[in-house]
Formats: sequence, structure tokens, C-alpha cells
Amino acid sequence: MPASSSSPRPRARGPRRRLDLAQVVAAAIARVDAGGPEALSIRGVALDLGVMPNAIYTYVADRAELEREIVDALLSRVDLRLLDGPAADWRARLVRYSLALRTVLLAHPGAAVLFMSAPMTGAHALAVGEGLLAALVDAGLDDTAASRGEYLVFVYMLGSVALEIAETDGRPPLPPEPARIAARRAAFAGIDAATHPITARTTDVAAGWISGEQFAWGLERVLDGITAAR
Amino acid sequence: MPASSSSPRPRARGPRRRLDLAQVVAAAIARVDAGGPEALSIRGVALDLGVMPNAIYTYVADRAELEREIVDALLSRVDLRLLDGPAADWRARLVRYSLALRTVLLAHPGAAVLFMSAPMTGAHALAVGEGLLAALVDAGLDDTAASRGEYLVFVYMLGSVALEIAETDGRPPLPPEPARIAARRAAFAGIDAATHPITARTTDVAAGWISGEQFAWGLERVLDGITAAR
DNA sequence: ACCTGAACACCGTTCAAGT
DNA sequence: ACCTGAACACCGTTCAAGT
Repeated sequence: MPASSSSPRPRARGPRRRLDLAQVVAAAIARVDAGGPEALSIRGVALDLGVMPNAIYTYVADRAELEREIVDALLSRVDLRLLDGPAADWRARLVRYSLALRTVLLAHPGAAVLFMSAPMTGAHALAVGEGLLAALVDAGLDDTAASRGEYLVFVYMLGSVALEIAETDGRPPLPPEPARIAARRAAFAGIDAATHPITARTTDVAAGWISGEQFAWGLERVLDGITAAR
Repeated sequence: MPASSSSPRPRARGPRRRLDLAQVVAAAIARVDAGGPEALSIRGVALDLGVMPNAIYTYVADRAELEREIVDALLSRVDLRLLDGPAADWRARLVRYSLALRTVLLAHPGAAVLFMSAPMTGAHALAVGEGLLAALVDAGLDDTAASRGEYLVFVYMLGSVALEIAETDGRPPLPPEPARIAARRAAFAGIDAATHPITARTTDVAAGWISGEQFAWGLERVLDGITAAR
């Protein structure tokens, strides 16, 4: 085992040779966490790893592939076993997995945008898809409805979180939910009730669109809709 | 009226002074249409308008504001009156507006990603929101359910189109839908039935996730879910 | 008010060369 | 196989200056 230095270890700088893909992806996620979405760059990752920019191309073909690897890595951080369980619990399984995915994405808001660019590739996306399908089959859907429903759930989860994060600066930790809701309520203050009457009288609800409560509510409605015609 | 030159007019180059915001936004959309999402740049727009890069900052504060203007401009191209109509037709109104929005976004795929970055600002977004709310109130929902439902429909429309476009190169015209479905079916060919049994037997459905038919199906399920508990 | 000129601090990517 | 050195063709943005 390595001698554990008691000195405050320097932060992953220094010329450490022999990288691997996992280190590159981890450095990229750390970079986005520190500097927000626009901090992601091949050159920046190389700098953090103490390596010349083009060394990164040993591990990814281009920036787009790095982004796909980030998506797959974050997806792997959500416990797939949350989708397991008795058939009768299909709904609870889908809900708890969705909430866990949302939590992981909110913890890495700068990377969440990437999920709207190429989410369906990657080994982990395939595994998540199979898990969603299994839950929907357990709900009593036929194969066609389960597959269509799977995509609808995907669209809901990813779209919802992306829009929620779009209103932030993408740098964790995000302000607590009550603060973000309060900021939205303030922004809605100037709505003209003459031209937008319904919007004007529902600003309190709209302020909470980015809440976990709305996320759960929307998911339940989606699941209602998918299973209504069973 | 201006003398109409019969010569094949040169393409918007040349030193035309006195720009305005509309020209800048139009040039930006044209640029994304021609070169895909990564072709969008302040410098590129300036080049197309025959102006120095920093001249653009007379009309937008930064790149992010240009992107918001693009979103608002595209939103304005979808006829809001599609949301008007008899209360009993609330469902048809929502469906035809959604389909029209999808059509506009698919015609400008490189710009569609921007809708996931800051869609709820802008004057046109507000007007669309009021229209969605009116349709949902006509559906018999109370104010709270209508507002929550409005956001769910927004998430669905924008998330759906964004994921669909994520699989393309973002340059119009996109390949026709049957070709895109066939390409997806081919990509699904290698699925391992042992590890992903349900996925493997539903690849034909999954190939069609990006179809207009799935889009309409998903919207109907969302509307079912929203109105189920009325 | 609106534009130019010039600069600063960045990008992604490629190629040849070293080990 | 994996990295460096050096270059190419780009970025967004700022500042001072001109009209």
C-alpha cells in the first residue's frame, strides 16, 4: 500500500503520466462543477491533468465524444437497482429512480445540458432503458406501449431537469429550492394582467415549476397518461 | 420603390451600415441553418453582415442574449392563433399548436438546442404560455392544475424535439423521417437479447421514437394524464 | 449612437516528432 | 502506445478611437 502523506496533497496537478479515460472524464466533470458549462474544454481538462492539450485525443476522438462520456459517467452514478422491486411497486420504482436521477443532475448542473445532446448512446443509457421498460411491463403495458412510454418518461425526466437548470448559472451548489422559487416569483411580478390574465393570477404556481414537487407531480401525470388506456 | 435589379443579387455581403437587431438575429438563424449549431458565433454573424465583430455588441449584450433572441424569433414564427378556438376543441388546439412548433424547430434544428437553455424568457414565450393556459382552463382544469399542466406541456414539446434533433447533425433539411427511423433501426441491430430482453424485442418501436407519430402519441398521453383527475 | 482597429485570453484539432 | 512541440484557423469580449 502507498505511504500516506500527511501533508495537504497538491490538487491533481503535476506531471502524472499514464492517464486513462476515467481520469479524463472525472477531470472534465470536476471542471464543469467548478466553472459551469462554458468551462468545459479539451484544453482546460488537459491543463488540470498536467498534460498538453492534444494528449486528451489519446482517449477521446473529439469534444463530442468527451461529452458523451460525461453523460454516461453521470448516468452510472444513479443506482439502477432503484428500478428493481415487486411488479406491484412499478410506480414507486419509476418515481424513486427519476428523483434520484434528478438529484444527480442537479448536483452537476453544468453537465446536465449535455443530456439533451446525445443521451441515448452509451452502455448505461441502454441499461436504464431496460429498467424503465421492465417497470412499465410490470405496470401491465404491452411491449409497444411500454417502449413508447419509456421514451416519454425519458423526455420528461431529461427535459424537466434541463429546463430547471437553464435558469441557473450551472455552478454547484445551486441556490436552495426556496430561494430559486422566490427569485422566480419576483421575476413574475411585472406580468400585465390585462394581456396575460391567467398567467398573472397563477404566478405563484409558475414560480414553483422548478420545484421537486412539480417534478413529482408531472411524472405522476405522465404515468397516469401512459397507463390510462391499459 | 427600389429599382429591382435583374442580376443575381450578391448574398447579403457588402458594407451595409445601420443594422438593427432583427437583421442580426436573422443572420444568426441563417448561419445556424447553413452550418449547424457550432457555426453560431458572434464573429461569424458579423462576417455575414459585412461588419467588424464588435459591431454586434451594439445590438446584444453578449452571446447568451443573441441566443435568447434567436429563441424568441423562432417562437414568433409559430402562429399563436392555432391555440384559439372553441372551448370544446381545447385538445385539438393544443395538438395543432404543438405540431406546428415541432415543424418550425425541425426546420431550424441547429437552433432548437437553444430552447433548452433559456426558453421561458422573452415576450413571445409569455404569449405562448398564456395560450396554453387558456386551452387548459377550457379543458376544465382549475388554475393550479392549468399552470402545472402548462409547464408539463412545455417540457414535453421542447424536450421531445431537442432529443429528436440531438441525433442529427443539426443542419437542415434533416433526412426524411423514414430514413431517420431506418438508421435508428439499424443502430439497434446489435442489442444483446440476453442482457436487454425487452429492449431487444421492441427495437422497431424504439426506432420510431423520433417520429411525428410518437410525438403526437406522447402529447395525447400527457394531456390524458393532466386531465385524468379533473 | 454606431462603427473600426487592435488587442487579450482563449478555443478544437492536426501534424510531425520523440520515447 | 502515448505524449510533446508547434502550428492553423478559429472563438468572445474589451478598450480606445473615430464619425
